[in-house]
Amino acid sequence: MNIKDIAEICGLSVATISRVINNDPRVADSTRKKVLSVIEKHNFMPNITGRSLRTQKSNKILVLLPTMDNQFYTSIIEGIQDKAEEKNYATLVAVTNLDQTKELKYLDMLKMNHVDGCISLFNTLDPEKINQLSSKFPFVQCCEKTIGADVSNVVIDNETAVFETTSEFIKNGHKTIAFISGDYYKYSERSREAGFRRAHQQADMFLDEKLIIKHFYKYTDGADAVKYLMHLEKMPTAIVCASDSLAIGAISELKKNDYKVGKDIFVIGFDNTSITEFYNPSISSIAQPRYELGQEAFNLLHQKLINIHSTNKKIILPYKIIHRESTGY
Amino acid sequence: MNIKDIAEICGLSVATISRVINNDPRVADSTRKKVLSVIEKHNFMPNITGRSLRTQKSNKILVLLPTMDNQFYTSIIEGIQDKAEEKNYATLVAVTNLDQTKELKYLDMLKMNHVDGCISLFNTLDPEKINQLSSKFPFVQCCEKTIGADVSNVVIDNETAVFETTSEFIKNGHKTIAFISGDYYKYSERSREAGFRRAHQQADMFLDEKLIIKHFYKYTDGADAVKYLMHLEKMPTAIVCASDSLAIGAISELKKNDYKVGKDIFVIGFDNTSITEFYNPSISSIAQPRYELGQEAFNLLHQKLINIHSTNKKIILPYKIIHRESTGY
DNA sequence: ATGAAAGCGCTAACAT
DNA sequence: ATGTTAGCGCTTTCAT
Repeated sequence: MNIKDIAEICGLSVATISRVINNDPRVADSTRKKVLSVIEKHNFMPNITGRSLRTQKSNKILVLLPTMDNQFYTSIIEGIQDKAEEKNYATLVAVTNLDQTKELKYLDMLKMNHVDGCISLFNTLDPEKINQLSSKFPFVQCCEKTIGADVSNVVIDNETAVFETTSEFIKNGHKTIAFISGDYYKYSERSREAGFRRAHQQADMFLDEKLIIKHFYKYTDGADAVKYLMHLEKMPTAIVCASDSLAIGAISELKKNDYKVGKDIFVIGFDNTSITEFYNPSISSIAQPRYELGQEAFNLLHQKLINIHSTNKKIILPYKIIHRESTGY
Repeated sequence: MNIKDIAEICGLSVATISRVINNDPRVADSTRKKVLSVIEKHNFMPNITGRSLRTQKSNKILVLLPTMDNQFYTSIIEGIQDKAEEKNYATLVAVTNLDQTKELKYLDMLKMNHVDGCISLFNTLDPEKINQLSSKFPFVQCCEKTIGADVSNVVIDNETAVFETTSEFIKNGHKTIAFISGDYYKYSERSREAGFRRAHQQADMFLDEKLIIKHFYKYTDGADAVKYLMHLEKMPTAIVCASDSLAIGAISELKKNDYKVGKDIFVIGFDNTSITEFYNPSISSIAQPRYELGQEAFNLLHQKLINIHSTNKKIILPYKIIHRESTGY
């Protein structure tokens, strides 16, 4: 059942049917009614592939997601999807699992016009590739940006977030503070580490490099980091974690070793995922405005969708430090 | 830059270029080499929309995901994706957020041949619609199936899993056992509840209906359930939860009220997500073979991809009850 | 207001 | 081994 069949049934040309489908006003009301009833009766749906081939548009966007294994992304994607829906775009998610081959394969969908645009929540492409891609195709970055690339993006000020958090700890008398992070999402990790270092510099406080531990974001990585820290000469009294999962792993291990988290030692996570309130102790965390990040990302993309040559915008949204039991509240 | 341009540059017909692209052996080696070098040089990529329109195939499959807000789905999708990749299919994920309008919109992609097949991790369509859809398009269900529909699917034996778990509790002397569940994923929830009831029947144990609490799967739902249970005349000594999130919410609330979980009261979750090992106490859980569920789902889909009229298969994979501190281990 | 026809980029049947 | 050509389903320009 295609547009031609409908045309035959109606005794009209395909052009007229197409006009009806696309709400073209140049169709007689009576004709429109008849066509619509036939379409209805036969459950006809225009073939989107044919349409895409002709219009060079798909009305779909692609979200490049590094991993499903993180609650953090949930509301970002909701934000994207809600805004996209407003503009009549369907949102498709591709999970890359930090595998560049997969990234490239999915980005081909963009290059081949199978989707009209792409929002990357993380990718491993180098700046030149990113610049090249985004100059030709609507492409924006959200939360993670490529350092050195000139692309529309929306992030929070990761550096200042950790600077402020660490400075707070220092002000409250902590002399030995650890920083646990992954070693993959270059932009956010480096910014956060930089904030951690700057807080020490500004306070004229010596920073032992052993206190900076970088692996990955599994619970075990947080636990392993604590095991390592416990072997140091001076056990830290505060730990800044680059994710809530690391904080959970760390706290879990600390409790096993009878540390009183929130008393003997303070721990803060990152992203303020919902588990933080239900862990024991409840976990302090640096919150990102996830839903808004998603919304803004789509807004940026939409500008590129309308005009690929529109200027690249960089948006910074506010973060929020939320204290709970794990930092003594 | 399209196939025609390449043909012109090479001084060949588009047919020959197409043959090279598709590894058709009927091309002279020298010609193939020349064409490949030109393709390489110009970074040519065949337009997949044109190809799809012609072949009526997209080499893409769609995964219908009810929510991103659940670690449970992570490895299922990995399983799907890995198997799909083997067969040269790209995997796209669509998040429906339990919204039927969205489900239908994404399923249109299937009907319009924009994807070749679909694996549903949950949907709200009624049996007739599902039967109709799956008779025409490759469509299988994974983890959640539609009761009354005849579609290929792969699940675990939810009924027996909870029956066995509950029976264990009863055997160990528990007289008052609660069951906390959501009230949305009809198939799994009803099966689990049925298993809970059957365990009572088989043990000739009275079951107070107040002990069955059904809301949703947020942490708060687990906490709320416990608040309610604490008001009952007889506080249960064991709680079977239909998800790990409910177990976490429940345990969190129990601890707030000074219950010793794993001693005063036993709690078991469902799905064995990774947090269970890092919560305090560690949480017992009923494990589903998530990665294998995903793999089998794709296998089932692939049979339909090859032959839409192949018989519908129903696969049941084994579950595993894993005891940790929350049930006294 | 409606129709005819071209063409989006590709593949495949048929021809040479 | 290579080319010619039709056509996948649709939109849109140009005619009527």
